[in-house]
Amino acid sequence: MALSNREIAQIFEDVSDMLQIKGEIIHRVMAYRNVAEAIRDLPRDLHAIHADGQLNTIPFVGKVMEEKITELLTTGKLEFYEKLAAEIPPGILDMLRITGVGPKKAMQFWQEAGITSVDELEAAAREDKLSSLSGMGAKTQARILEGIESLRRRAANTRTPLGIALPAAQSILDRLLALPGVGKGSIAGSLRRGRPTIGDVDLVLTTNDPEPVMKFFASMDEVARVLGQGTTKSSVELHNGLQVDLVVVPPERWGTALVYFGGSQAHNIHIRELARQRGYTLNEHALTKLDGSGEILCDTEEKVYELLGMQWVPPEIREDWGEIELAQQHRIPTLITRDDIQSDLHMHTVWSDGKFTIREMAEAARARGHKYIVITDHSRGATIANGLTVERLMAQREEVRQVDAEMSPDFRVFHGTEMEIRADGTLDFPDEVLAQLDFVIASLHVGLRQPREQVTARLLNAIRNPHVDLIGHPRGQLIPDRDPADLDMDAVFAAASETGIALEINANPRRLDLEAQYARRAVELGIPIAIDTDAHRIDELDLLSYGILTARRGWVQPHNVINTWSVEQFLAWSRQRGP
DNA sequence: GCCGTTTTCGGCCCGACTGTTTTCAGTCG
Repeated sequence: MALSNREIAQIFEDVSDMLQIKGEIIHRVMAYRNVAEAIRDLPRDLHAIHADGQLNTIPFVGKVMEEKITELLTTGKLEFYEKLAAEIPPGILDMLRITGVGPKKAMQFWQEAGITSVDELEAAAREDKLSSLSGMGAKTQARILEGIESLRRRAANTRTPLGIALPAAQSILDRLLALPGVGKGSIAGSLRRGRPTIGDVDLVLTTNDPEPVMKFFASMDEVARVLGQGTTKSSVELHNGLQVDLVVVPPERWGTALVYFGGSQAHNIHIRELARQRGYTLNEHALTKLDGSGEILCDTEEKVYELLGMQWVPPEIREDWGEIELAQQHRIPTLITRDDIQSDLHMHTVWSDGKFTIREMAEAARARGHKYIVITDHSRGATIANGLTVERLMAQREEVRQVDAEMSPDFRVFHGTEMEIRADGTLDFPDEVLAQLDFVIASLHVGLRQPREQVTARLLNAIRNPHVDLIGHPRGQLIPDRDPADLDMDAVFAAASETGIALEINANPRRLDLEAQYARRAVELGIPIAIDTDAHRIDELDLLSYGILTARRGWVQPHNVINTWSVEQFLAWSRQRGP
């Protein structure tokens, strides 16, 4: 079976790690890591690119990398990788995933203590064998144990991030929908509900002739193995490890099937109780009368809910978090949609670590239907991201004003910043600088592992600065690699509520921060929400849909969201926020 | 190892934080 892009990317990633452990110069290490990243981001299959003779158009792919990719594509193997793998025990690479353990420590554990796996490392730490190694002490040993525990939590969680699963699922669904005889189709399950991570992909289709559909499904290129294949349900595992379940029903049973496989389990259990109270049993096939007088078929979800005496419930809020009671009263709130959005208030340009100019980002945002944007490059403290000094910030303002003048009045470009909340709690720009900006985001990027009191105090300090309009990705999580900061969210919400500052739903699927449950809490407290992409490239402006999904899961309505406001409303709000 | 270009080789985001080592190495972002 041909290797997938993801598998090939992983091989380059592993080569990079192994070279680094061996002490190879960092730039050669980075060359392999860059290629791995580039391959992961590819919108096309490597085999197709190779067939077109276009491998060398991929970023960071030169002569050597082209040869190695070709070797993998044609033979399924890479000799260079095999040689390294024979030299370095695989458990050494696993150790790199422990926070606080890098290539040097991993090598040291191996060479000086004979440790070749995370398990052995954990045992050694528990037996106090690490603290005596040169350059280490009790604190390092304790830190490593903590890191291992965190790693285990993450490893136990084998769920797939939304941002990976959704495009993969959509691609499969599109191909299934193109088959003859197929009517409707939808992503179902936790993916349809927009959960930040998902266990597996559920797809539901209608057709009266399932057999060719199931055959096609099981023989798709990305299928690694078929876990089961029947006439109504099939299940496969893809090369990237993702499990995909397909359910096929006749068109007249579409509504019940979609509700059933849409979940959540808690929601389904609750509405099945309601069905019982009304004299039915509810399953994926139909509502069946308990008195044995037959089935009622539902070809739409609306019909299912109607028969249960309820309003249709948007899938994103089917969690049994109170939506069923509201639906019975026909009082489900009108959730925000993509069409409500007027603007994107958080994006980066070549001035810091973005890839496109102010003008290019502005035009791309306009092409996506936005009416205004704010340019919010990093501040000076984010040195790694080429953060702006005060001088560069002032110079940037000239360019923003220029582009704004050229594009207004139908489209407006405003000048802002994504300012570092420094590790010591101070802000990266003084108030007199902030006062000159149209919009100020403050974000935590460093010191995310500080104790709760300390990291919370830093965030509160930013919230209480009247020049700050928005807290960017408040909790600082990275899905699935990094847990959120240990923030006292009650204190954060209280301060936000008091000051009128806005909190962000960062739409990047790696962040989705605030997550739904926090967004809902913010909305309940009357705290304004901003849904932003934090785009560093033009195509990332399209990540907005993930933010919308997350907001809907958080019961966010259009009026809660700054980005739905007109330019005039937005400006009025941000001006009255200043001191 | 790639890239850009001074077309042949130097530069490649580099400062903060931590812990331990008293002057810095390792890790992280």
